[in-house]
Amino acid sequence: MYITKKYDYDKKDVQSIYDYASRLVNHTLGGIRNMPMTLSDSPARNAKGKFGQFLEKYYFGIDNNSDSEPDFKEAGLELKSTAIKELKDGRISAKERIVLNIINYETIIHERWESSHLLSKNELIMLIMYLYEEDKCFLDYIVRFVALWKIEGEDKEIIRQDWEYIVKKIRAGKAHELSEGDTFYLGACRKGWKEGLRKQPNSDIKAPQRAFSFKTKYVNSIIKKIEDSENTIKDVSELKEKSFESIIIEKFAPYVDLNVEDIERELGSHLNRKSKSYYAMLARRILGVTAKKIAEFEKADVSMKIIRLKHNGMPKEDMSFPYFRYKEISGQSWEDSDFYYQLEKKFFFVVFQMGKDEKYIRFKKAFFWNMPFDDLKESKKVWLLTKRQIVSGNAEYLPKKSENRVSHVRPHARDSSDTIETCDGKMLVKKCFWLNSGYLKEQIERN
DNA sequence: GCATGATCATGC
DNA sequence: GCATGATCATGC
Repeated sequence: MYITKKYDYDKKDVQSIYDYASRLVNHTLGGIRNMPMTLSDSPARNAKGKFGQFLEKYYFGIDNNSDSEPDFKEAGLELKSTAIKELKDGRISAKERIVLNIINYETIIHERWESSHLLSKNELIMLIMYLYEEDKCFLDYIVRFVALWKIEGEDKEIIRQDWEYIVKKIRAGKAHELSEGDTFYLGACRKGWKEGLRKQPNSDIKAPQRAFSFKTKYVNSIIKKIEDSENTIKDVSELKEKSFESIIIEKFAPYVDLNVEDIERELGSHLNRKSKSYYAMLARRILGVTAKKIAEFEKADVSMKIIRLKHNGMPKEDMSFPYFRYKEISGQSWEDSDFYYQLEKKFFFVVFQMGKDEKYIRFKKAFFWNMPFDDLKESKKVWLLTKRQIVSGNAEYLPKKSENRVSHVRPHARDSSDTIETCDGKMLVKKCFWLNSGYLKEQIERN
């Protein structure tokens, strides 16, 4: 999918800049439509900082500068792009430190922390983190995170102390003795090699040029926090007064009866409508989650399910579960079966209503749901029948939708050749249990 | 390469 | 229009 560069954002407004930047997530610079590329900009080599320059100039339409003011000065926002890499175990880590402004030895000794250059330029940063891959052109790096980062709280205190330490050393005429090991989060890293040495106050010894930076380990902690915030439901802080359930439900309340376009507009999101996971993504966005999983639901073992109702109120589809293994079921009892475990869980149903024109879809309601005891007993019947058929070598003939009010069995495979062995050694297409659409309809109407 | 959630296709 | 079989899309 392409995204389009239109500069349709307000340079004075942090939220607007952030929304515009967010469109980059999961995209590459090369994949942006309307990106002008003149010969001189064409990426013959991956010169350092090329990604950042290109991003600023062509995506945001701001000139490269080395001002002491933030890139978006009216918004007080500094733009920083930085490389991250994927480790072998799948975790993400910073490729290198994030370099902030150059330290001017002559003037910094007169600064105070509160009004320092460092803070006024970098207090609020918009981080664009792209996945670095060796041998790839920078135009093909995939943007993984776009996040606002503010120097605040405990971090700010540690950074202040680091800053004071560095400045104290410079005041003492020891700029040439600065070392990254001196400090914790904020480092004074070497910057430039050929630029040579700079004069420093209170000493005749020349010192290598240095810049403030967020040290690599600190960048890693930033990444960790961004990852946590992406899969965590926003503002669950009122938990003391309200139940978890009601907080979640309230998140959805403003969107009742809104069609999905309007919901997206209000959320400021641009999801791919064609994706099969569109509605699940939309539901997560409503909760303020951009990651694939919702941390709170994972912990509480809640299973979120999307249901789309046809115009007549009938779910468009039955609800599937993971496929089962014939041989495994034959040796299990209902109580230790996967199906029982799945049905015992708490569900979170997010229901959308299709209009007569099926393109018109609005959010109807969301609710937590447990399968009622009597229906669990029905499911047990289906499961027992399934087991009996499998054990007796009739795995082809499992309970059909018409045979039970609650659930049935039917194929769930990649295609008809995606098979698995039955008890009598035959290969049969993978199947799973399904909840009947008619049963789901009842449950939705009841809640 | 496969599991999983979700959806499509077709015949009655 | 539904039941049933078949398949897609995504992420790990």
